[in-house]
Amino acid sequence: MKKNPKPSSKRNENRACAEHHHDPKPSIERAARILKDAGLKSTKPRSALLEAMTRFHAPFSTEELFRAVKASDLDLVTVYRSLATFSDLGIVSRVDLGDGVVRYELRSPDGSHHHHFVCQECQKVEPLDSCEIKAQENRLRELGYSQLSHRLEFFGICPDCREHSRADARTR
Amino acid sequence: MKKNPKPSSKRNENRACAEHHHDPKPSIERAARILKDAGLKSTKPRSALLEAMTRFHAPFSTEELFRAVKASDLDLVTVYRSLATFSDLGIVSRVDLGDGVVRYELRSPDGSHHHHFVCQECQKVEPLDSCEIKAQENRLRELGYSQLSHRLEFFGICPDCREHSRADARTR
DNA sequence: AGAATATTGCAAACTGTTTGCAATGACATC
DNA sequence: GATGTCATTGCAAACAGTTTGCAATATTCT
Repeated sequence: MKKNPKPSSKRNENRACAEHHHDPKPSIERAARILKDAGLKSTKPRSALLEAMTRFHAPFSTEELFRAVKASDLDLVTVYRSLATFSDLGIVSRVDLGDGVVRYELRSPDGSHHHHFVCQECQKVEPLDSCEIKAQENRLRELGYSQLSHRLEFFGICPDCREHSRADARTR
Repeated sequence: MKKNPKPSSKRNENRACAEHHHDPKPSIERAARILKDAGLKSTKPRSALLEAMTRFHAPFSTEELFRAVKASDLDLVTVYRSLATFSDLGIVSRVDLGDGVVRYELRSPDGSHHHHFVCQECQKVEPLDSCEIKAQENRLRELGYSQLSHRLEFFGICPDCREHSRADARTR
């Protein structure tokens, strides 16, 4: 799988969505409770991973998370296993951006659900609020389909990149 | 990556979408023209692959396509390379169902675009007509986002499976 | 038919992910 | 606070899917 330019986290100020720079603590506490309730242990590696995850403001890959906790010196295998566990417990959810890379995202305590906009130039990923797909789901429901869920991602060029390429064109 | 039950092609009669049991020929002819226009060659392996693709009525994986042409005795590598070429030329498009398996689908000559419903019980995949996401896209466009596209898949339990599980419950 | 070049097959490399197993660490109980 | 139990970790190795290098082959054009 090809490596793309750069995940660029600068300027991740979500123009397409209301801000949610959530406080790390609730997420971590929630996770701890969930682990405990499931009879699982709260270990140093897991805490380090949870802490690191709160520092991401966009979906991250296993590899990225691994690099983010490198100081704590865990094995990559542990990251894989922890993410699998967290995912099963609903602490994180898988985000599929269609480039073949598996990414995750810390789920917000209220269980709300959102989609993303991915800039195909700078690779920035922004959360979007709401999804007006209910109509489509309702239609399927009327046809007898049940337990519906969906997965949606938008792609395109973000306003920043559009502006930059204009500037480039002028000075070229 | 775990293997799921069975791709089940039986009963793929698209209740959620108008039928389109397209005639194979136009697709193959279109592909031949596109290849030629791109200065590429029309070879026996490519023809075999194109022919095999028309027999699928749901997105297929590289592996599945490989098995479907096994008689023609091509190398799996050729299937990978051909699909990459076809995808670049717009002869097929990648379909992402979120289970980590890369799938493709022969694009219809009119370039129309659709999404899918995936039954999480029998794994059946059905095309859906239309997508009412234009509103969301328009909103992004007003915010300065451009060259928008999206990717959407629905998941759930199809009417058949729902019916079967009811029957199961009664006789159990 | 012949030249130019795209395409194929085969083997081997790679990447991302998973598994087996022994050593370690967390938590509850005494 | 020591002890027993069981989840968790690290390491090495296996694996699956996909990609690459290269020589042999096939296609297309003249």
